[in-house]
Amino acid sequence: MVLLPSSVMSIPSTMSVDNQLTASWSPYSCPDVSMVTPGYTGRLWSQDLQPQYWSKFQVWEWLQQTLDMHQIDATSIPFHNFDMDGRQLCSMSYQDFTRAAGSVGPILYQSLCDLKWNGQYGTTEMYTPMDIKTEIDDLPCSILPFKDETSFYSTADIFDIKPSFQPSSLVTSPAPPSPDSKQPHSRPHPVKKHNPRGTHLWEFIRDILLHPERNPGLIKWEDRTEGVFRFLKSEAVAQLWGKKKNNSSMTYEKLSRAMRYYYKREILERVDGRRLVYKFGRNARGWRESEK
DNA sequence: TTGTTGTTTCCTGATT
DNA sequence: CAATCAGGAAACAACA
Repeated sequence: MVLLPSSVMSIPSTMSVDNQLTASWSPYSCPDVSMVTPGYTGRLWSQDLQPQYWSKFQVWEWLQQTLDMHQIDATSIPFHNFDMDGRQLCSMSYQDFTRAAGSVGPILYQSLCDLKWNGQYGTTEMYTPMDIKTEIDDLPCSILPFKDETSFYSTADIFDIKPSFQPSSLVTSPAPPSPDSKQPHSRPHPVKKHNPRGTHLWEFIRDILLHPERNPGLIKWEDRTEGVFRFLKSEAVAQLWGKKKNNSSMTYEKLSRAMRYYYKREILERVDGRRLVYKFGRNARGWRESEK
């Protein structure tokens, strides 16, 4: 069991991870949060805005985040069925959701209900307020690098919102299968999840790459389109990962072992000859600039 | 309760 | 020489 009573959560003032981290790269302590994605608040939308008032963009954000939290492939649902603002979204019935997103519909419906009534996610897979709090409390300022680790990235980075997006007539359309139609029509595919604490290592890495402004200088793209990236501060990344997992003894050595296990699963591809360089594989989702 | 998954930890040896 | 890379093996915690 991870030994993390509250004392450990808010890392004691010894030589903590924070100290090491802040010592290793200064921008960490106070990046310019306001510069995050224009038109984006820089904060988690679900916290400060009722779904009813979401813009289309925020609806998309919610959609992506919810799918991600449930480990559902983004291609599983026709996004164009959700080309609407929050008001329209909230007017959808359970059946509407099912029509629009098939077997994923109920999940989305439930998620939205939670948001409507609680103002935030209430399902067990979501992070708890406790999680957020500790992250916040630990940090030098409120940059919340991993507030919602599962998918706290601007969706614009993940699926590029193209204007080619059909001005849809809401959810009445029969929800055609996604282009690569990997989703069986009739059978509600079981929602796979096993995502303790919200994020896997590769997602954590991915999110650092997608949001360099939050954790500058840790990892950088070598080839953005190919998904090749390089660790700039390997130990700092390891410390950050360890911090997220409440494991102060995490090292790059150990982190890299976990990374190597990804080769077999094709979440990463081997890049030989180059130290600290990895490449996303076919089973890694969400890193492309234009993810379908 | 048991099996699986995704690491974490440790280790030996090779490579840069 | 130190830092990485490669994997095998075993331990572990969270889940299903």
